[in-house]
Amino acid sequence: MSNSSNFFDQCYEVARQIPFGRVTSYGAIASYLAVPRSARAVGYAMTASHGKDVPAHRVVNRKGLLTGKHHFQGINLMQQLLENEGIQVKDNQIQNFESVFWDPAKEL
DNA sequence: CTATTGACTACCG
DNA sequence: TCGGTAGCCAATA
Repeated sequence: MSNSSNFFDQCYEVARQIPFGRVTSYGAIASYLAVPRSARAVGYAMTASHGKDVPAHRVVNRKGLLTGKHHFQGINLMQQLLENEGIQVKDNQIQNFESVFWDPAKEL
């Protein structure tokens, strides 16, 4: 059953709508869900996104820093996935972050 | 119900 | 400019 009323599924749906080669922040997703204070909860949802079709590697913090890379299988897996989409990452920091940043509240 | 943890964000020195 | 602290929400024990 699709109990999409949960906070988790809400985050998953938004994350899935992130276009290829773009990234967003936890606060942006939370803001789109009308709960800008729940940025941490969004990250918590991403932790449980394993096994789902959620491109969690496209979700970073508001500074463009790969804070959640440790949760992936490899230490550099998240960075590799981003670079695979044409996103340049340097020292866990996304280059041209605002250029690849995708705001669901504006684009969606 | 209270306490602790965490892939966050904003403010302050 | 940079590092540390506080506030916030959701889940777990």
